[in-house]
Amino acid sequence: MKHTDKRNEILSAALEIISEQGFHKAPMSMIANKAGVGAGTIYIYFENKDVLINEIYRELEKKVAATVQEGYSASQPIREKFIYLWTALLRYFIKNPLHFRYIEQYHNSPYGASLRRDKLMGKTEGSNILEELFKEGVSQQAVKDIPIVMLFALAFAPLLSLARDHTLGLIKIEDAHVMRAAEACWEAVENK
Amino acid sequence: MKHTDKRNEILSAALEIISEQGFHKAPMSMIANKAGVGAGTIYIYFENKDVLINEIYRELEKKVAATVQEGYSASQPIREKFIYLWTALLRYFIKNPLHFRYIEQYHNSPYGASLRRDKLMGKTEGSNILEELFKEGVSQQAVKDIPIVMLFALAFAPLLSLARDHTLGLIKIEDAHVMRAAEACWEAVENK
DNA sequence: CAATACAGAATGAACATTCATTCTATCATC
DNA sequence: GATGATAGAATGAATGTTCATTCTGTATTG
Repeated sequence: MKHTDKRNEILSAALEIISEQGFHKAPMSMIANKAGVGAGTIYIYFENKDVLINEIYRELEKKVAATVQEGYSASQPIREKFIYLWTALLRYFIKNPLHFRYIEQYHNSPYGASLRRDKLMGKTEGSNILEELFKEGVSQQAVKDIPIVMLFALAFAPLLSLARDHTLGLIKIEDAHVMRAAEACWEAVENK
Repeated sequence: MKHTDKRNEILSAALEIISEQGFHKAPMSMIANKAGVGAGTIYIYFENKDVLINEIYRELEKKVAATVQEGYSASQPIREKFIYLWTALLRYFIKNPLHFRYIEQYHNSPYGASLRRDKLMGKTEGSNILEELFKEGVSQQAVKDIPIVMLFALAFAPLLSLARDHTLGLIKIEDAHVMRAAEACWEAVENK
């Protein structure tokens, strides 16, 4: 087994256990066990548990951003761009419940205390796609002229809530629903 | 000091510490210390830490439900009822940041894992005001005909997000903002 | 034969919880 | 009213457990 393989084993074992059990109930010994390595070995690859946890988060963030921006075209009308990003993000979370649960846990823990959920995606090259989108919308008077945090709350908090309900099995989100929800969120931020 | 006084000291010490520090970093010894009692004393009033934590949550739930329903009139038009409840709830959270943070922590922890946030208020007499409201709205065709969980997500997830941003000091929510946000959420669920 | 990676036992810190003991208040007895 | 007995409340030191992290000896690799 290659150096990088073992590292990946550890990362994905930790991702899985933490997603399912939470940061508590994810002792290093259990992670080591699931990864098929000794407890001490983890410390060869990661300085400590915090570093491991943050590393997983960073990887997920990259993946989410990449997936969602794939196929995104900046030249479309605002509304279409919004619907595209919104549905792509929700679909990603539905397809990758472990990723979603990890991200949620992280945000609601001291680890991600400083991070805000609205910074979730689009951090590529220091710019935030979503923030740009809203700013553009406000300047075109297509979007309500209220503080950006409020726009994020109106548009994306429901998305996370739906993803949560879905991963918890409280609701089976169908494709038509994704679209209707995206449109409803657009209506919330839209300037009429 | 009376029996019930000491019990209340413990409850409010725990509420304060847990709200500010999280369930981790809230050792019983610290709670006892802040309450001005011995560590063992807590166990006279509460069987264990879990029971204490759940007890606090139940008390908060009662308080929130009572406050929000105060002044609520079932005979108004749907839209007005919605706006009334929505703004009352957000105002309560803004005015009681410790309560809000505790409730949030609880929901995002194994303690509240089974609970859903849509069950937050209105559990008085086994009926849920909000659920009734939406059902009524759907039957009048004033509200979109989509699953109730989706309506909750669209309407109340932004509320929680704003309350969070506010208690974290990321945004100073003014009265005009509360109203605009409430209206935006109504637009999201409204059937047009 | 270095030197590095590895496993898993050992360590120690942080806690929840317990329990032997002390305190306090009430009430009966003289 | 003083004295003593009793019950229940309160205490905090002691205990046991759960981990993150470190250590030590062994295997692997170059």
